[in-house]
Amino acid sequence: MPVHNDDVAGVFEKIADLLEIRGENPFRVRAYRNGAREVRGLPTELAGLAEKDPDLTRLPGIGEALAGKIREILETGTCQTLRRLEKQLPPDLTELLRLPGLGPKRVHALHYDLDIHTPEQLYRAAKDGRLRALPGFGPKTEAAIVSALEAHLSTEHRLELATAARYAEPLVAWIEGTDGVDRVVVAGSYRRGRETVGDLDILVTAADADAVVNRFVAYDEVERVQSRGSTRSTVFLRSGLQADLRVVQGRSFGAALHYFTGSKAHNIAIRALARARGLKINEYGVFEGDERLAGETEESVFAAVDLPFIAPELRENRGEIEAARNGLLPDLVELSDLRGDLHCHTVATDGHGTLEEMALAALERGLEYLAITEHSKRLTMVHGLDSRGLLQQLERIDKLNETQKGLRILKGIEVDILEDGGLDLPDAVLGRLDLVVGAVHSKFHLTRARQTRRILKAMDHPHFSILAHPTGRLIEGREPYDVDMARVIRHARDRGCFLELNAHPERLDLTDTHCQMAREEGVLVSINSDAHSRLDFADLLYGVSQARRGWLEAKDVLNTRPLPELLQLLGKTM
DNA sequence: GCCGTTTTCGGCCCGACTGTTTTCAGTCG
Repeated sequence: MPVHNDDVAGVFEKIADLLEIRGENPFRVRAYRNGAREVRGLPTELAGLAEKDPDLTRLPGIGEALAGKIREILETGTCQTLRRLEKQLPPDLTELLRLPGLGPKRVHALHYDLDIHTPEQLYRAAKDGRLRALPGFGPKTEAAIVSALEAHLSTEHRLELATAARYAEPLVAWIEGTDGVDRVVVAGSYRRGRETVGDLDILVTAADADAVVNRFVAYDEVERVQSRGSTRSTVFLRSGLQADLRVVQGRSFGAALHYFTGSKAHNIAIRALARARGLKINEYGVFEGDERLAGETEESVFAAVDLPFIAPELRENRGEIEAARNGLLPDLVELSDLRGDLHCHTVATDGHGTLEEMALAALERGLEYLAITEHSKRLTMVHGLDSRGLLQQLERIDKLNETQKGLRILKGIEVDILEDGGLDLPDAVLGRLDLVVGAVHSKFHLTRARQTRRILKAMDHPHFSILAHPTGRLIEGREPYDVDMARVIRHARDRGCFLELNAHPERLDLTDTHCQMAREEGVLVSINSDAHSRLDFADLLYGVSQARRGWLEAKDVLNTRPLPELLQLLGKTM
């Protein structure tokens, strides 16, 4: 059983939880959490990394002790430290930490004073009124625990970024309707463009904070007010989504925006830099003693620690601070850099727009080229095209290209990659296309070796251009198939073909770390909408967000190229 | 447990809100 980075991170997180409940040194706890985060964010599997470069202490946040444990976990799947802790404390105790209002201290008390270590035991104790006997527990805490357990609030739920946007935008508009409001910004992981969002962090500048808080809690969709102070408030919307509001004065906007955008790890690193300079950063500004030095803009906060502005998508403490210090920050790709879209469908298969409608929608978005890439015949349920159907469509495209000005329709296909790595249409037909997008739509559960071999073989095909949604994952829906992405990316480099970053909010496949790997190998990424209707081109925005999180510049993206250069890269000519 | 523009030892981000307290610990972001 291969050990993946997530497994290693999971062990570290468990150790951190158990140490925390035991009341151990909080900085030791943090060290394990930092280690877990570092490992989870690595672009390559530790197993391979450990072979190539045995000195794992080169990784930030990994010292001798954690490096040793990583090796132990890679070999055995667990480590002695965790086993020892699990002998001293019931391992399921950590589940209680997920409940709102329960932190390490209270879980410690529950375990040692009442011998409670499962949610079920906790529920019974709360119902029996035994909790309020503990110091620090009162009737409100007891009631909160009962309702949390009854509402199953313990299961963390994150929304896709695009879904979160549908809740955030009307709420922002509502807050903007308060008298005297200046700025309203959604910060947090939403602003960092993460693929999923756990809650909405809304930052407001206004002279009268009370008025903003009052209006916030009065929002139509607020189901429950969790907390409400003079400058901040937390509510739960009917959808279950948590929204946090924070109101500051205009002169603190930049400092507050930086603070509420996070990530937590990035903030801690920035504040440590400030400390080293004898400064203090909080959400109100940058201070030297009582003197306020900066804070009105984010730029001023970064400048206080001698750094240029760092884009929100990069703020994960994954090397962006060092890159900023050395003048090596990427000039991130923007939506307006995209000149075309190389993956979309029409009514000919499972799309909802005609060829003409999709072309018009692309033109209206300012695109210069659009590839029509229908499914191939193996996907019978969506009426995938056979050779004849495809050739008929090519004629229609030729005709449209004669009349349509300002947009070139490219002839493509989203051809199925068969189990043996072959493609689902004959060479003779594929050779007549401008590009061939290959995709896996079946046999997701092959072994890693077979799945990897299948995809590499497909890429060897002379007409292969782009690998669509390379891992097949659906966010919150389907795990990626087991494939060696490092090899796939290197193979794309060797074969001169490309990887798709599918912009559908449910896919966003490539991940940010895979984008970074592609960039490092010099493999161009194509940000494609996979549009099935004219409205879906709007998803390109989410693809660009993901690309930015993966440090991609316009030059790293295939479809930022002008048409002649694109055709050249695809091995075609005008 | 990690790390070095304060250091191989002694630090490690910072503040708001709640609930249970009579001045503050715990949790959260």
